[in-house]
Amino acid sequence: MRQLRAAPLRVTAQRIAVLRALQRNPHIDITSVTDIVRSELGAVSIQTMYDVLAALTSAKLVRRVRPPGTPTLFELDYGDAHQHAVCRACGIVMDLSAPGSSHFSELPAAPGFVVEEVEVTLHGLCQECAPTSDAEQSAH
Amino acid sequence: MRQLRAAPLRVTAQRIAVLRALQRNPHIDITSVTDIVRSELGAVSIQTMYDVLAALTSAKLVRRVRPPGTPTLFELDYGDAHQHAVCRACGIVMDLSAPGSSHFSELPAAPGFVVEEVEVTLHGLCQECAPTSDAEQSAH
DNA sequence: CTTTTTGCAAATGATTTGCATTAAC
DNA sequence: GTTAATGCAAATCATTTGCAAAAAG
Repeated sequence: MRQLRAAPLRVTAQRIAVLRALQRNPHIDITSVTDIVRSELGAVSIQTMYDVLAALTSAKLVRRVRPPGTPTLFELDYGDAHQHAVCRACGIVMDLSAPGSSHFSELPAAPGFVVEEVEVTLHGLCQECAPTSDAEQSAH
Repeated sequence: MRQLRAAPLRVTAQRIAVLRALQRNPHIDITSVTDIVRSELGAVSIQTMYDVLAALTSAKLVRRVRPPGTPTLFELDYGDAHQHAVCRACGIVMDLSAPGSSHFSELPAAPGFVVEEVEVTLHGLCQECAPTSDAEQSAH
């Protein structure tokens, strides 16, 4: 896995499995990662999942997301701006296509603050949970 | 306390003390809230602090902030947009004056997503921790 | 006096630490 | 072979739950 070699991190089955799990599941918590990895590799310890995710996070291959009220979620870090929509009803986290991270470079930071990353999170209701969406009137 | 009556929540010494603590400390975790309240009121249980903060959060008087790597922080909710700058070195959280929350209403949410709140967080280094700021060259 | 809030104990869940074993390089 | 990663146990920290006692309205 070139991403691991480039980090540089040792290439292990666990790390590959974690990256694959995150490729297929955009935003999952550590329990889900562990379940998926176990279904692929057999027994792995939860501590190893913490370790793997910490290593991948330090290497900027993975990013932590912490919406209120849920455990930490993990996602692949493609180097783009963090832009998420979080549903307050079902907790689902969706990525936004990020056309205008340039919008935010104009943001007035505190004096002297060096901005490295901008994170934008929309809170609200997803299509499934929004009561007034008439496209959903029947489905719910 | 009018804010509590308007909520409507019962006015208790603990709730007043928590609100006062948050007035004076823009972003603190529950341990710090507890310490401050105890210095004012004497013994209060940590569970009461959880309960008080949950009640105030539901009543929209207080808001939770969860920067990565730290326990949940609390701040007074003035009804304005969430805009924070978080220092990755020292963890300090600063409020940004929010002139352009209008910028974000144009953001493309996922289809059908009903946006209720927009949260913008800048990650980077604060003035104290930024190495290259020449205003800081001597102070550090 | 009725209902809400607090205090406490205990359970649960998330995360970290330390060290021996194993695997990658 | 060396060094880094994993597995495991135990500790720690954050948070929730349930119920009895106390306080607010």
